[in-house]
Amino acid sequence: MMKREDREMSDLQKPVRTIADLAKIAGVSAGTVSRALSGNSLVNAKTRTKIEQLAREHDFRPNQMASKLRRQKTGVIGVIIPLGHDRQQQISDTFFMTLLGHLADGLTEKGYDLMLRRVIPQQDSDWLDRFIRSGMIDGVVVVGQSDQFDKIEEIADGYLPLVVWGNHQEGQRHCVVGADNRLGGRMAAERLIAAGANRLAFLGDTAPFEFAARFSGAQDVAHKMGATIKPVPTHLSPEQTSKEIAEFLAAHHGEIDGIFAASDTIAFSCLRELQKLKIEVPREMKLVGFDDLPIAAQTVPPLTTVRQDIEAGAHGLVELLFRRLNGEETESLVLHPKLVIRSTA
Amino acid sequence: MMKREDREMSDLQKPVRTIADLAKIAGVSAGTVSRALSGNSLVNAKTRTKIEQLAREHDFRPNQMASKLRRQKTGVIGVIIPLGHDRQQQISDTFFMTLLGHLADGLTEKGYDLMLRRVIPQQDSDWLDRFIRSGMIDGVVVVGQSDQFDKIEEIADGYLPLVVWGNHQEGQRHCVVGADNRLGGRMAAERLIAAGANRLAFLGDTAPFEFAARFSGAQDVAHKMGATIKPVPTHLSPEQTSKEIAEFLAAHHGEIDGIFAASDTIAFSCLRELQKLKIEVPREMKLVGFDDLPIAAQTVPPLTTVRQDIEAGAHGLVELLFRRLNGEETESLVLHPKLVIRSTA
DNA sequence: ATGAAAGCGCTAACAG
DNA sequence: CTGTTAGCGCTTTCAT
Repeated sequence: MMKREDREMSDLQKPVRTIADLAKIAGVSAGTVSRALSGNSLVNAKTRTKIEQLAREHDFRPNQMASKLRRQKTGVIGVIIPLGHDRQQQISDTFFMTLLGHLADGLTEKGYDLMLRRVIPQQDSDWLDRFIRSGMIDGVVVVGQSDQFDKIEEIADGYLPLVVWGNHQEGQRHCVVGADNRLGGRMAAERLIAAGANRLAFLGDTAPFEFAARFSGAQDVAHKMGATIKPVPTHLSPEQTSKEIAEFLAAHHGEIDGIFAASDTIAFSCLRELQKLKIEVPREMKLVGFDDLPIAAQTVPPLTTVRQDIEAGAHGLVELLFRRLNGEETESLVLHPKLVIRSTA
Repeated sequence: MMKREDREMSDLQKPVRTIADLAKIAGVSAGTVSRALSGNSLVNAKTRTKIEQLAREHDFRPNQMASKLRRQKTGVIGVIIPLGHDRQQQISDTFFMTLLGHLADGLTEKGYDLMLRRVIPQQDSDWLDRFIRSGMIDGVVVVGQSDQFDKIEEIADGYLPLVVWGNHQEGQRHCVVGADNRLGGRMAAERLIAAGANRLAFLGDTAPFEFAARFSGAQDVAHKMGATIKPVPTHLSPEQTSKEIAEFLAAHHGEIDGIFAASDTIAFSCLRELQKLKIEVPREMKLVGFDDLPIAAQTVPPLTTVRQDIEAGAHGLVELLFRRLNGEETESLVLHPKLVIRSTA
């Protein structure tokens, strides 16, 4: 340990800001310090120890920008969220936070940092290319396709380290991770029908690709089983959605006996409106959601829903992105959704 | 405009990767290109137009890392979330997403990007300093003090561009934005008592400073008004919280007639458990939450709660941070909470 | 195992 | 208004 006087001495000296400063007081060259601090093996153990010790004493950290410039790599992954035309959240807060959390953990584990950007594609058609070519990130995760499928396809052709959370279409070129929404939609409709409903409604905007696929799957089943299904678009904020649902139910609830909500968030609003109207669930109305958010188990009655494994999805995104960073052309990852039967259908 | 053959020529040439490349084909110096592209006023209008045109044609974007290194500024603000000892979310998903969204918008508007990091202070005591001195960010927003008040105080002394979402303590040195939690706690307790309760419980972990202040405010009022209030710590995930609440209610609900939940999220769990136990709200049990999340208006019955203005908070954080980036020593901003009376108390 | 030297691509002071 | 010049701080050959 340093003696008190020594420390005072060194504290009076100008701070060690660069690798060169540290090299000087260590009596070696800048190159050696760089090697020692970056864990390069060809450094004498004693030299390394001394340098590390000195670095700690002087609380030195190498300048990342210089390092990034020189190495032509940033160690940062961009996460970008395209907000739909209503600026509405296609993805619920809880869903997104869970995904973002797992993403952050996975990237951190691999030594990468995470740069977050929200964009409104309608206001900036160059949103994806601009981010990619900002020179600040080594790779990109797009969370949610919104209505930007074509834009993403176009960019994906020329930029490998790009992965997307969203829906998979036959023959698409961008690498996507997400549940099989069509299959999930089928499961929901099958459950509603099995529970005794046959005049169904689909609650949710069908513009986002994920939702469109869910509706389409449900439609297939309905047609096949001789049931009907009517799409009821919802918009904007949760409050707005609630209002729209309330209006729909007030006007048409006698005509339907089963509801497939495009997301659990929508299902929650729906459940409340049903309660307000004293429509009994599941006796008079069956209801199935999508996502299986943590609260789904805790509504009254508990929500029957289609589960997406968000953690597996996040891991998939990270894994695929890193394979792509290494030059590999990866396939998409389609996760199998799972019907979770509780009490609403 | 270029003729077709010329364009084909230039497309065959190697891509324009640097400002020097562009300077060469524009017939000017690199300095001029740099000035033109950065909007520096001392450039001839024609020269600027030509350079901008060329840049567009060749789809050129300056290398950010080089720019950052040279200018010694990154244009990036770090947002860091210390996760509490249970790794639990002190702040609800919805609350956090709303704050993060407004933060992202505010920073983007000012031309800054946002770097996100989640940390577990117990696993990395150097979490804040490491982030600050990473060389990748110009300023920091800490979202939630967790139990790291002292660490933040310590760092704040030597680093100006730091703002924190959290609780304000008399005489603290770090710049914080947040609701007056103590006052909010008082409001909650006053409401419960006014609604006829006098044997109260506080549901929530009192380790985070925000929650501690809420409890403390409620305690003041309870003592003053001759009521009692008993803290009931909750932990971990929503599921765990629900279980703890259920256990507490099952064992002690006869002893209390009013509940102050430390957050709306906790209040929602509580409401469900009360329903399961057929304890009528508000007749047998009064309940007040904190935050006023969008769903608070939509529970059955609608939740009485203490409102925090998250958008105002986010704007405050951004404004204060930018004043600090300009060298100003700003005061903290304490927002006035507002009691929103609905039906649970 | 280490030092010397050459940039990464950009910006800004200086000089015209 | 524009060109020249000198780095920002680090990494990495190349040479020893």
